Amino acid sequence: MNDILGDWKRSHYCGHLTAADIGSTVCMMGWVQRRRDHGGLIFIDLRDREGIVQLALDPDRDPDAHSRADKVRNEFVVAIQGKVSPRPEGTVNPKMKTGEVEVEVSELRILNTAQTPPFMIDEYSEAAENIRLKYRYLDLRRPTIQDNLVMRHKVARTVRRYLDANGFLEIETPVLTKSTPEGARDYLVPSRVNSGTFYALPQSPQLFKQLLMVSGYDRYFQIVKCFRDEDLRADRQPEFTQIDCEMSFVSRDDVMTIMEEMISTIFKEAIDVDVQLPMAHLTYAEAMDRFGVDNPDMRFGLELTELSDLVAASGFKVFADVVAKGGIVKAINVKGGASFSRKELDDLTEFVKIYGAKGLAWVKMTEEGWQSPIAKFFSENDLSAINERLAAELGDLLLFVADKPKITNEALGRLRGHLGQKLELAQKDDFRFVWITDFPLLEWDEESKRHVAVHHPFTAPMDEDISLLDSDPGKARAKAYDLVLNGSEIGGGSIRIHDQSVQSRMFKLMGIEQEEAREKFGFLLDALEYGAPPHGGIAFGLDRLMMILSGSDSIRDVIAFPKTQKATCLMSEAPGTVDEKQLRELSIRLAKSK
RNA sequence: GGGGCUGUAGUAGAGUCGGUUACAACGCCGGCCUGUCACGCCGGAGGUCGCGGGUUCGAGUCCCGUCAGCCCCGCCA
Repeated sequence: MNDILGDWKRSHYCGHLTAADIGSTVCMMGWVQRRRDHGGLIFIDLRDREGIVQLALDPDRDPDAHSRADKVRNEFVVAIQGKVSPRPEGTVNPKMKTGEVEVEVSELRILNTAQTPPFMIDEYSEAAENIRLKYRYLDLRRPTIQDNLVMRHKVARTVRRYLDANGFLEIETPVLTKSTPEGARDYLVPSRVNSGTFYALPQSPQLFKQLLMVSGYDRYFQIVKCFRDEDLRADRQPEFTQIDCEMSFVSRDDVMTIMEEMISTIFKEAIDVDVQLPMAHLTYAEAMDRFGVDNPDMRFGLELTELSDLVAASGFKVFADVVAKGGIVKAINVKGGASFSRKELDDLTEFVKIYGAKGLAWVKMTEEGWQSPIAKFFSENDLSAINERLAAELGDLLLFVADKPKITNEALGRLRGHLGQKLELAQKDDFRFVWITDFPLLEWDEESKRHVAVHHPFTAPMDEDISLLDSDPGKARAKAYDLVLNGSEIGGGSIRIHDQSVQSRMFKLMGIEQEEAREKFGFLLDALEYGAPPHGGIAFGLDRLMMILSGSDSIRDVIAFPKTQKATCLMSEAPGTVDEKQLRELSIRLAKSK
């Protein structure tokens, strides 16, 4: 039988006791981190959310409390009363925040017992993630995850304060909403009242926040769950949180300026880092040219250099043919990389193949010049021209990819990121922001043989490119912007289309028939005809932002109850089956499984 | 849909060329210990080697399949 809490009231958190509390009588509650039984004296480390403090139980002083402490085990929930004392000379523990003091316990109540947990609740034990996820409520007791969630709270608080101070209103939008074409696969919720129909969970509150602008709310924000039924990654969960914002009567620069200040405030308040403003800008075209990707990690160089013109007429047929067929040849110069082993080079080759490259050509800069399987195909003139453009020096490693532009850029761009990690060119506490702007508006999709929106279908074209919508839509650029931090896209947004006729043209360009557009987006098209102001906004991925702020490698470490890669919850065992009765009410019959 | 890594007491690991009763650590249980703090010392319990099949006189070990977790490609406006 457990002891009752009675009328005891907590006076202090464990982690808050300091030398200033010496002499005072305190009441504390928490979990037993550890018990050290010295035969006579018993020490208990008592833990709560704020930290750990040592309890001392002396059999001579308080025999009753001491005998109760004898029964205590790890993770028992106890309440104590006692006096804060300085630790005897020589027993101060400088490793603990509360290490100068201890509590001489006069009374101890065991509020609840606990089974031996499957893993130790401390920063040392390394349980496998499936065990941690199954017992997530225990894993969440560990300090590293607690720190992450506390920081997440502080970031959310900073966001609310900042946006409130800047005139944004927090307004909720529906979670049960309507499936729309384009974008990710929807999570669907069957409607009982309207048999045979389905709600969709929002991939983002995009349409609703635009409607709020039409309604004149001027500045909106929400910290909101979004749902996308796609496969997971280390930085991707099926339900994730966005900091979602929208503003009326603004330009791209207005949005970027106010948002980079918000990010800077977050970094200052969460981790005390000063972010230099204004942040760097790159056009999409420049990012692709120099880094091969639209989310470049700006913490290191290793930029891509195009060599197509130099190798087009060279004796190396592989390169020349690629250029002749409209492809490109690019290279990166890995300073000091000539020491790479054959195995390492083979691994790099395997790496670029993941992204569709057929191979990776390499050159080691040695005393004798080019050491490379492809050296023999190039004339002295070719070699020196390439060397000069790549600024190749003794000891460097040159890596080449030749393919269609898309593949060359992605393969080398990803290789660049990979090498940055491998060579430790990027530090976790170095934060390099860059806005990527001037994205293409549309992209040709081979599969469906039509244009699809690069950002989303409501993104406005750049004013000077509007005429391109008729002549060469693939060339039109969008008033879109992404914020990239250390190679991770942490936010993206755009100025939206507020003109119904432009919106209709966009749908048409994307092969969405008028009838379909009316059915799917009719309410938006209608709203645009009732005095829609120019507006635009942005959404930040809070989870990804938290990963970077906390230095976590996995998105699961910044989410209290995350899902596995197969989108299941090992703790609740969701998703699960439901009763036949529930299915009947929803007019749903399951297809026979194979 | 595809590629890769991992799976052995509660936990995280070792386990050789296929060979006796599957090791030691942490944790757990018991005992001792009045200044420890990831306490210490002594003793003890604890195993469906993920699961199924196959090869073999014999499988944790080799082969096939399968399940789960993780990383990646595709996918993610």
